[in-house]
Formats: sequence, structure tokens, C-alpha cells
Amino acid sequence: MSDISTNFSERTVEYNKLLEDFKKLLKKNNLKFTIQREVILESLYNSNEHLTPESLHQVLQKKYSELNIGIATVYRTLSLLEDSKMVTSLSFGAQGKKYELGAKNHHDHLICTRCSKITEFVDEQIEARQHKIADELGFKMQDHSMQIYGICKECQEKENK
Amino acid sequence: MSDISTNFSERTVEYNKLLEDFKKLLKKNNLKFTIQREVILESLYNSNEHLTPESLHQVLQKKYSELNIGIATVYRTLSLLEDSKMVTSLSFGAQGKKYELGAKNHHDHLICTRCSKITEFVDEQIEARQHKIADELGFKMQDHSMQIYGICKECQEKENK
DNA sequence: ATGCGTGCAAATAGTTTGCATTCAC
DNA sequence: GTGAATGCAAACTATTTGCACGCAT
Repeated sequence: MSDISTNFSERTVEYNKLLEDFKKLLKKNNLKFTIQREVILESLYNSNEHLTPESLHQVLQKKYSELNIGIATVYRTLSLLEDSKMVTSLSFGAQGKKYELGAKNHHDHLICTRCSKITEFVDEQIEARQHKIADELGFKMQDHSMQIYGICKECQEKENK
Repeated sequence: MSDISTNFSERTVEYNKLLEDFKKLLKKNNLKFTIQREVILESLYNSNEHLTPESLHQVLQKKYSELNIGIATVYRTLSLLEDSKMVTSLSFGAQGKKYELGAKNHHDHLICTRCSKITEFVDEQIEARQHKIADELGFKMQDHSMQIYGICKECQEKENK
């Protein structure tokens, strides 16, 4: 298969590393490196937003229309990536799951209940406490997620008009 | 309507307060206090587990079979309770949403990725940091949720056999 | 008496699966 | 060449909605 990613203007050292990790992962499990899997990884990497399977599919339809990627492949690949910890899913509110690349450094989320905008943050103190709590309760911690819900600055301002 | 809750052996001062809050809430919004709404609140209150709409419906079918409560009513009531912040939902993994009564004091969750068991905990330090973070980022905080995923003690022991 | 709430069934949304074909290895 | 991956459509599951009737106010 031709490696189409050589054409990506967005290609970076970081992305290359990610791609290599993905290829290694696939090889290790006797899975195949397909162009669909590659463009899904790439689209997740180049998205600033948290994507739903649906919205990711739309992005792919537009950006790689010639591939005509099916929604089932999107679901299958997201599950694969999630199982292998390369992406993380976030579910909240009425809406379904949203996915993001886990390779970017860890962070938690502030979610606006008005406009659904997601703001990321990291707090070392919280990270540390989480580990401590899991230890104390005899849990072997694998992952965690934290969301703070509220009204963002912009929406607060809008409301005051 | 007759207030069937007078027959609940589980009835407590705490539950009474909750029920009053619920009635007040309904009145304020010109909504009606029905027996379905009451037994849903009661079943949430008397459950030690986090319930899915499905499992709550089963509980109701068994405990109040004569009412023959429809699943749609369960969904509608849970949404109502969630909107008014009386219950909180938790979604994770492949499974759907689980609900719990928010009136019980606040806590976060440790979720076992093997057996799905949920353990609750509270940590004042984390609570405090969350408020601080929201403030710093201009968010008007309404709520938050935090989950730590891992393998619980029991499942770790099982694995070592 | 009024109109909200209910159960039911149908509709919708989100996700998964079976299958024939294609493609990476 | 072989078996895994894909697209498609059908199947499923979870959730929502329309409607006629019942009940709380």
C-alpha cells in the first residue's frame, strides 16, 4: 500500500512517532495497516475538537471522499484505538461519546453546559491525588477522567445582555 | 392521589426531605406529582447501586408490578430529575448511562474495568482544586464528575490465580 | 374542567454484525 | 495465496416521540 501520509502538509515529527506506534501495534497483533486506519489516525491527530464517530466520519467523507470510508470502519477503528489506549473517549450529557487522541499529553475537561465547548486543563495536584486514592483503595489504576461542568465566560457574557 | 410512600418500611427523615423537595420542584414548574414519579424517586433512593434506565425499570416492574410502569416514563422521569439536578448520570465504557441520586452527599467514582463495580470516594483536596480551576478559567462551575478506572482488589486477586 | 402524565407502539439514533469482495501481507 | 479489513445493508440496542386515554390539580 502506498503511504499517503507523505503528502500531508500537517505531518510532524510527533505525528510520525504516533504513526510508527500505530504500525507497531498493528504488527504485534497481526493486524493490517490500511489506508482507512491511517487517515482515521491522521484526522484525529489534526482535529482540534473532540470528535464523535459521526463527525469523524463526515470529516473523512469530505477530506478523503475518494476512499468512501464506511461508518462501520470508523467505529471499528475507534474501538481498536481505544482498546489499545491510543485514543480516549469522553461521554457526557445527552450526546454520545466523543473521542480524542490520547497521545497528546494528559488533561482533564471543562465542559460548557450551554454551548458544549470543551476546554482542556491539567492540574498536577489532582493527578497526584488520584493516584494516591487509587492506591489507598487497593485499585490498580489504569486511567481516569474528570469533567467540570459549568458555563463558560462567553456564555455568561451573552446571558448578561 | 394516595401517598403510597406511607407504607415504605424504608421511609426515613432523609427520604421525606427528598420527597418534599421533589414535590416543591414539581409544583414550581406546574408539573404533577404522580405515583410513577414517586416510586421512581423511592427506588433510586433505596438502591445501593447505580441504575440504568433499563435496570430501574426492572426493579419497578418487580416491586410495583401493579402499576405497570412503562420504560418511557422511566426515561422521562430520569431526564426530569437530571435536569433539576436531583439525580446525576454517569456514563462509561461500552455500557449506557447509570443514574444515582444526587441528594446523597457528593462523591466521585472508582470503576473496575473488569467487573464494572463502582466504588465511591470523596476527597476534599480534589473538590477544592476543582473550584479553583473553574474560577481561574472564568467558568461558572455547576457540577463535576470524576472517574478513576482500574482493576479492583478482588479482580486483581482473581487474576493472580 | 383542564391539561399534564401515562402506557403503548412506532419512530429515531447510535452502534454492531454478517457477508461477499478487496487488499495487505 | 491467505486471512484480515472493508463497505454495505440488515440487525440490534438505547432512547425519544405521537397519540388516545386517565388522572392530578
